[in-house]
Amino acid sequence: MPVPERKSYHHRDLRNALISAAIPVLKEKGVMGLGMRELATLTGVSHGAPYRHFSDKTALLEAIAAQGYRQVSALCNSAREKYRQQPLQALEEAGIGYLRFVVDNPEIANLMFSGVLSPVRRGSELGEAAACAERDLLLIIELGKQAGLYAGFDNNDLTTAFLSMMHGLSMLLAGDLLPGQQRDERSVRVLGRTVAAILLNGMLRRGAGNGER
Amino acid sequence: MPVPERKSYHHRDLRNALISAAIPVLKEKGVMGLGMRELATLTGVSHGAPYRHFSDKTALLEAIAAQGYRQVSALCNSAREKYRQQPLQALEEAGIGYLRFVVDNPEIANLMFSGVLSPVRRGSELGEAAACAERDLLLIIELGKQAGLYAGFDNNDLTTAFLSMMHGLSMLLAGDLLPGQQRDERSVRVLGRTVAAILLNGMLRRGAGNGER
DNA sequence: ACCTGAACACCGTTCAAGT
DNA sequence: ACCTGAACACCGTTCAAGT
Repeated sequence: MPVPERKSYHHRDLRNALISAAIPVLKEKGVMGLGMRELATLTGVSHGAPYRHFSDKTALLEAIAAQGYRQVSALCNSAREKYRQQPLQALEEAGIGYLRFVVDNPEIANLMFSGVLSPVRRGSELGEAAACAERDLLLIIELGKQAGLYAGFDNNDLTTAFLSMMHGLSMLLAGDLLPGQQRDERSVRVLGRTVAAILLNGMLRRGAGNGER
Repeated sequence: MPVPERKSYHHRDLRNALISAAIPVLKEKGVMGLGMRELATLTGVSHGAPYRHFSDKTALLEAIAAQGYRQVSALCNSAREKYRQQPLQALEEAGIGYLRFVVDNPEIANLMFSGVLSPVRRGSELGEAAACAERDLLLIIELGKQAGLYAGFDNNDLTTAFLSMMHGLSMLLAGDLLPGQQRDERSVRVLGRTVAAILLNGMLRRGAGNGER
């Protein structure tokens, strides 16, 4: 009923308005609960209007996911520039930033990573944004690599390990799948640091008999 | 058109038939592409029939997710019994099994972990199955704990670290987000082992100056 | 160039009626 | 007890027509 801000004339900056309107709906009702028509009325246009800006409901979701990837890019780059001479700090800053982004925006993270959106097509806005975020993430790990920080594992594997750990922790936290784990800012930061320290130092007691190099 | 196996009489073991029919559709068209009516015709009943067995589309999805959790439970328990005296092997077996399950069934994993299904209500079939899988997973880590295998970190944190790493790697692999990474059985197993070894031994060069305990 | 509103095909879900 | 089929409200999407 309370159609918000109904500017009486015919056009505006829809597209962005649609994306902005979609995000809270996404958080409240999830992907399956979000409707194109609802979004149209929320932004005060008719139900046909969104299709001038998004060819598809999927296209809208992709635009939201792309925006998420760009946030991850930004957070990586700011961490890298802030701690250009301290690769370990940069890694921590980016890792915690990633963690917080996912925990604070579980539905968007879900859109980005869950495969609801078809295999990321090269060249699309989504594909570009995802590739870019990936690259910016890797740049941070390169920093430590160049500083000769890491052990004698393959560099790609080290990257995969770090990424897997942070991504996994983020998703588990976001989905509330770690029972009894708080999710306020401080708890998340502490847990992130702790788990990262385990990865950096190793889980095994020194001298335990395992045959890995 | 080719309505399969239309047994002419009025009832059968729907519910299981519906779940079985849903899984391939899920793999082909994703959650958003799966329809109740389609499932009904695929199993040869009218579109109203499924609602005698599932109150909701969500209920159907929950049943599928619950089945996934039970598979994870089973795989954990079999690993634990197979390597009761070798906690490290048990951990590896379960980890790789988890990895393979997620990579082979990305849509089901998605249902289980993505939060599309509302916060797991205690007492529901889904809630039971999820809690059970969680418990069975933890039992394996307990094995190593009791063998005094691990370093001086908090045990809960070690568990979280291992879980996060395996979950993250699984989801990244399943979503094809590790560029240039093969996903055949052998590659997945090798990558899983490698990454687990990094977690067990630590990422950092020994003696790198970091202040963690 | 962008938006409206009617129209279409198709959902999920319900429910009286059948067997 | 389980299934059918009509019915309802509501989707996503299209498109001629308006401004």
